[in-house]
Order: sequence, then C-alpha cells, then structure tokens
Amino acid sequence: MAGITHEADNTEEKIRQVAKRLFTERGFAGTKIRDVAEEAGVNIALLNYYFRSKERLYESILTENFEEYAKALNDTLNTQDITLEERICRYVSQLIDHLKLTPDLPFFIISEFRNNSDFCKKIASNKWEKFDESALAKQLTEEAKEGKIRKIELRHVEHLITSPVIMSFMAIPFLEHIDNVKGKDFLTFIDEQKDIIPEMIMAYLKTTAE
Amino acid sequence: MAGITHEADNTEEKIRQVAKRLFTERGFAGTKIRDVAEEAGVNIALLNYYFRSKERLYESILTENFEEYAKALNDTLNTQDITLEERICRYVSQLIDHLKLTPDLPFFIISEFRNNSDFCKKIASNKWEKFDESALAKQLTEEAKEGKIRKIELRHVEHLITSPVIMSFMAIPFLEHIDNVKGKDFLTFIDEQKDIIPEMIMAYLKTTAE
DNA sequence: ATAATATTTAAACAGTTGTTTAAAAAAAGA
DNA sequence: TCTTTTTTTAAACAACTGTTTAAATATTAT
Repeated sequence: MAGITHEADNTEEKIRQVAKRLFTERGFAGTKIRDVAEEAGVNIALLNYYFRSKERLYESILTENFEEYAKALNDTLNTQDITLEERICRYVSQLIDHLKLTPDLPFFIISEFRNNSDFCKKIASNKWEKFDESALAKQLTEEAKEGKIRKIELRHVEHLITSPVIMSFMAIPFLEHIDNVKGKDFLTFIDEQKDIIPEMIMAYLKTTAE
Repeated sequence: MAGITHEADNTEEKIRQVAKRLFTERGFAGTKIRDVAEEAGVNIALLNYYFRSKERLYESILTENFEEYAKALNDTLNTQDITLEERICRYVSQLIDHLKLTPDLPFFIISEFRNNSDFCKKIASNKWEKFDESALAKQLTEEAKEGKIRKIELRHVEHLITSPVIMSFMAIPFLEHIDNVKGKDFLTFIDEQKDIIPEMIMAYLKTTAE
C-alpha cells in the first residue's frame, strides 16, 4: 500500500498523510502516535510541534474524512435533467466508484459517530446536504403525486439505495471470510449492485401498494 | 441502561456482564480493565484472578457475541413450509426483533473482523450456517427454475435482505443526528422495514430481467 | 474448632503512551 | 559572516494500563 500516496515534500504533510491512513484504519484509540511517527520517518516530538496534540491532529483528519464522505454522498444527487431511474442509477454508480477510492471511509464515519458523537455532530452540522431537498427527492415526490410511482417516505428510499452499498464496504473483511468474496470477486460483487439496486428500487416504486 | 441485566450473584458473572457491555460498546482498545472493575464494583486483580488476562476475558466475550449474532442470522432461515414471500417476511421480521435486543452487536462484529480478523476467523469458522444451504436459498433456486421469479445470485438476495436492517442498527448514532431519527422514531423506522424490504425484494424477483 | 482452600484487597511493578524540555542542526535574514 | 529563526532530535516526564505480589479475609472441609 505504501507508495500509492504521493511523497510529501514537507514534514507536516507527511505526518498528516500517515496519520490519516492509520486513524482511518484503526480509529483514535487504536492509533499510537509513535506508529505515526515511525511510519512517517520523523521524531515523535514533531507531531506535537506541528499539531499541538494527538487530539488536534485527529480532529483535523476527522474533519477531512467527513468532508470527503459528505462529498461522496452529496455530489451525485443533483445532476442534470434525467429520468428517475437514470438518476438513481447514476447515484448508485457514482457512490460505488467514489467509495472504491476510499473503502475505509464508511466504517470510519459510523465508528466515530459512536465513539465521538459530540465532536462529530459539531463538525458534521454543515456538511450534509438534506436528501429531502435534492433533485432526486423532488423527482420522487413529483412522480408520486402524478401517480407514476407509489408513495413512500423519502428516508426509506435514501436508506434502501445507500445501505447495501455502504454495508458492502464496511463488511469487506467479513465478506472475505464468510462468503469467500475477496479481491476481484468483491469488485464484481459491488459492481453488480450498480444494476441490481436501481432495478430493485424501481420495481418496488412501480408496484402499487396494497 | 443499568439495571436491565440481572444482578449476578457471583463475582465472575458480574465481571463478565460488565465486560460484555463495555467491550461490545467500545471495542478492545477502547475498554480499560479499570473501568470494568469499577463498574462491576470489584478489585482489578479479580479480573486476572478469574480470567487470567484482558485478552482472555475479551476472547470469551467475543465468542459469546459471535454465537449470538450467528444465531440471530441463522435461526430464521429454516422455518416451516411457507411461501417465499412469507419466508422473507419472517426472516426480516425476526432479524429486526432479534437485533432490537442487541443493537450494538452488528457494529461489534464488523468492527472486530476489521481489527482482529485472525482471531475472528478462528472462532467464526463453525458458527455460520451457509445461506446457500438454507430453506430460503433452496426455495429461491427452485422458483427461479420454474420461472416464477427471476434468476439472481443468492449472495445478492442475502445482501439485499440483511444490509438495510444491519445498517440501520450500525448507523443509529448517525441517523439520530443527520436524519433526526431517534428513540421511538427509530423503532418506527426499523419496523416499517419489515414490510418494505420483503415487498421490494419480491417486486424485484417478479420482474423479468431485460 | 482447626486446618485447608478460595476469594478479595491494597500496593507495587513494568511497559506503554502522550507530552514536554532543552539542546543541536538546519535554514533564513541581516 | 554572523545573527535570528525554524526545524529536528534525544531524553526525560508524568499519567495510564495490564499484570503480579503478598497479605488479609471469607469460605469450606475435616
């Protein structure tokens, strides 16, 4: 894995890169500043020199990760003027491709909200675009009003679309062992969801409720 | 939350109960044996007296949690002779009701598979009934062969059924803040999934693939 | 009752971890 | 060059954490 990220020219950036990787993988309690220092090839004192404390360093990484994650979820909601099915397709597809680049992010965010919820709430407050106000949500409401699709609470649609994707990434080590889905298999598995999830949602939305 | 679990008469059991709660909530690195001792109202030395080490105590909790979680997932797969839709309904419903009693379990299991995968693999090996061999899986295969439902890989069905449920429980602190789903709202939200998920799966399965 | 065993306690130990200090080395400015 | 500032280092500090010890207390068996 080492070598993928660009070599940072300055010490501060090198520390931040290593810290980000380790904090994201191992969480706050599981990450030791001596490990960060060693992997970055610098003296431990430099971590405090540049970032004042472990907690400050962590908070800056946490903020960065939150922004990335919010971006992954938000960026795809308001694309061009397209059909509902197409919009859902692109949402799923873009979310999957985004998370492929940062597969540890969903677990990190969920994990931190459990351990560190006050701080998370503070920095998360402005980051999340309301799903309710997205073009996708408006389209759902509109088409339900016209009788084209069934009525359903928006939070359920949001959850049904995102949770299989997010859960796939969070459960990678689990899938590898229990279902023997690993490496290239996982990529196949997750890419197949690009078709399945939108089809499933649309099949459900087109069904009239009893 | 205190007081829900029965007061243990003997010290060993009291330690185990507190340890289970804390380990499940905070993970291995986040749980301090002094916290366990204090909450159990015993001397720290007793933890080592009864369990030899923090790691041994942890492993016994981990095993217990794995068994509970496997039980939650397995128990509901092989019920009586019922229709496919009914079977999926009961599977979802029982899974949800089971996880309501142990809402921290999904996160714990996923978390431990990430941090501690070798040990998890060792103790998880015999615990999981293969979904492929369940009555639900056989019914899916059978009805697909008869052309009643579309053909789909079993692992996808398993994933689509379980992931929204499991994700709901893992994301509780997240949902509380971002979507303002909390307390009784969460119970409503999760119970609504008992109807939605089976309906959605069935709508999808009944659709013929393009 | 007495001895043997099991349980509990306070205290100390050794290793780890985040942090600080004071001096050295490097870089920048005059 | 010489001074000042910035960066880096080795070492020590203090708090924390898992573990052990040896003595005290309670329980059980004879």
